[in-house]
Amino acid sequence: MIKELEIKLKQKGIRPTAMRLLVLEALSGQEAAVSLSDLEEVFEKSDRVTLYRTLKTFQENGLVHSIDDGTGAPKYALCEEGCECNIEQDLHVHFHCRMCRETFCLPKYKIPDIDLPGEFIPEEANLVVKGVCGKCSA
Amino acid sequence: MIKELEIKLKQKGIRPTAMRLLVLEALSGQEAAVSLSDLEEVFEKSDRVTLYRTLKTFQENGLVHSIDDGTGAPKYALCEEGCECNIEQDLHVHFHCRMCRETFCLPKYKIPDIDLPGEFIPEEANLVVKGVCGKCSA
DNA sequence: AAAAATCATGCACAGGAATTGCATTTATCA
DNA sequence: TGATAAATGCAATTCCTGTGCATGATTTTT
Repeated sequence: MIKELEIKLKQKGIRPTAMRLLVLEALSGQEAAVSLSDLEEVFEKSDRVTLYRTLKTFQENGLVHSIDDGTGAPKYALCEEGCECNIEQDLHVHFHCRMCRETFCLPKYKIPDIDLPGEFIPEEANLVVKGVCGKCSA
Repeated sequence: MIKELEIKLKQKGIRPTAMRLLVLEALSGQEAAVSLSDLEEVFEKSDRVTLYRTLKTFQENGLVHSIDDGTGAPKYALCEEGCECNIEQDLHVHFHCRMCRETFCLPKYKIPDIDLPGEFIPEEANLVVKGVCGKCSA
């Protein structure tokens, strides 16, 4: 259980400290993307900055990707198998629910290619659809 | 000149005060979207909060739309003729240059329709492409 | 196994930005 | 003109990212 998470970290070249295992475990149990503040509530005992740096480390090593859903605070979600979130073509769509304020990854929905005018050289893209999710519209 | 701006405000149901005329004039002369801080530099004498509320008023009355380009601060741009930025179908793409940090509206480029799973009810969408603009790549 | 070096963590604090409350001024309307 | 409503400016709050530095833990080297 914990062992699996430890392996996951090592595979990405991240030293498996207690803190990191806990954060990874918390992220694994989440369906929606979480913000730093969300995490802070889960780990009341820990320092905000440590969580901040933990997420940063995860991100730099391709374990999570961050989503800017327009709420002001970036959110983080575990990368799935084959989530090449650094490569332009593989960026997926995110959905932000205005009711529960949660943000979901839709890894199966890729951002369509936009054929921009020549003077614009694209490198990455971010598409957030906002609306109401299934739980909130029921 | 100023008269035109005044009419524009009145058409949208916004009382044409001096401040608002100045802000509208400043926005009209901009090719790229501007942030609150950008505006603040132009109007050094004025208060940040007033500018903030002016933009908010403009936005509520459909005179400008805001873009979240991921820089942390929302940017604002004048709506063009027929810019139905409240209506899902008409949302256009924005381009953010990582060199000059400017954000451009691409009104001719609409966000493609994403056929989401049924449980997600879309209401709006935001697509920001990041890269390098023509001026910076030359 | 001990010393040295590197890395992780926690605390304090700086800085930027959105946002609100309230008092004052300005404009509208009866 | 007097009453009412709206706009503005100032002060202050809150929230968040990010940095500096000291301490503790872990890895590496000798």
